[in-house]
Amino acid sequence: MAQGRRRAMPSREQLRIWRDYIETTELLRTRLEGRLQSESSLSSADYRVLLALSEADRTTLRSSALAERVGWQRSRLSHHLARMEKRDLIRRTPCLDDVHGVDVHLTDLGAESFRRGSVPHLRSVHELFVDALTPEQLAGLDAAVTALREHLDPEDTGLSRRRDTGRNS
Amino acid sequence: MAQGRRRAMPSREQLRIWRDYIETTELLRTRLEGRLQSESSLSSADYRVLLALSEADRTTLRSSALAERVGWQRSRLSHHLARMEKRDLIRRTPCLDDVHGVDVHLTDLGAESFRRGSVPHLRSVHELFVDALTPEQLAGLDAAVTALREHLDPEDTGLSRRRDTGRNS
DNA sequence: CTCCGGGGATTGACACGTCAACTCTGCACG
DNA sequence: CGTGCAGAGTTGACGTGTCAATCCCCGGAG
Repeated sequence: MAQGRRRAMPSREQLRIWRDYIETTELLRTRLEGRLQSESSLSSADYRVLLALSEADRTTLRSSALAERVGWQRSRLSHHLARMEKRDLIRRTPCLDDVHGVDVHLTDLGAESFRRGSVPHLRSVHELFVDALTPEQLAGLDAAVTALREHLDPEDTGLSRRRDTGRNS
Repeated sequence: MAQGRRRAMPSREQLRIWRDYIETTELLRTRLEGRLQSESSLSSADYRVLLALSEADRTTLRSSALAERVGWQRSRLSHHLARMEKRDLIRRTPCLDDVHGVDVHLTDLGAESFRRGSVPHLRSVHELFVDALTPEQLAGLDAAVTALREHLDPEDTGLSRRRDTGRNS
């Protein structure tokens, strides 16, 4: 590209795409969130936690392991678990084999909520996201997102970016 | 698409793209936000408000007009304006020609903050977004986002999405 | 004149995240 | 022995957003 050393500004058109991108993504996110909420009274944060616990051995994880999986700050997890515990979706118990450390268990209510929410949620992803795009558009999006991610990663200090190992949304 | 009438679930690959898309976008958003914050002590919400006011006649807008422009719920705007007023970025005065209604003015500090934040912010958009993508990737992203937006719009009840006064879609 | 409805804006309760400070306990080192 | 630091979690203060209730003042019936 012919940009000199001077740090460049986005063109009008680039800015338009940027805004559309951000706003549309935001809208999509809140739509999904709303559906999940009304179908199962779960936020997407709740969902992530319940998903991780559902897949865990004996539906229990060490708090730190859970933080790993969902890619959150410990503090955020702690706050969120406190709220979820109040709603009886999970329970925390001191961890036996490690004096520090807390075991987070899925409760029956938590398991049930997750079960009820899961399928509709995945269907919503299909309806609102997959259905909207042709295969070419999906591939194009993937390519762009991958490029963005790679551009971002070197500078990566902050957020999630989990070493992906499998599963669900 | 060859999906039958049954409501479909996303495939593993589609889900992977979905997750990457959402997470990367989120990461990008917080990166930008962080830069804006450190460069000018403004959140992107602040920025939007200040931008709208900067462009307004006499750097003043009726609260309702402002809500229109930034696409927020009145309640959200009210809360945010209260916080911004506390920081002396804007000021609210009762509106003369309409007994209901409040005029929101840009203060000198607000104008100054916006001026200081604006150029670096646009540069950040260029660096973190535009620079990451080839022209083809940018076009691909635009196409996908446009498709998503169009898919979403019919169902539009909730958020922003400007009611484009003339034409539809 | 009084009562009512409705638009504009504010408020309060609450959920969520972030940052920084703090607790608690085990272990290494002098 | 201490002293103290490091790891696991928690807590508090605060900014932000949502929803629902409320306030305020208008203008039009009765």
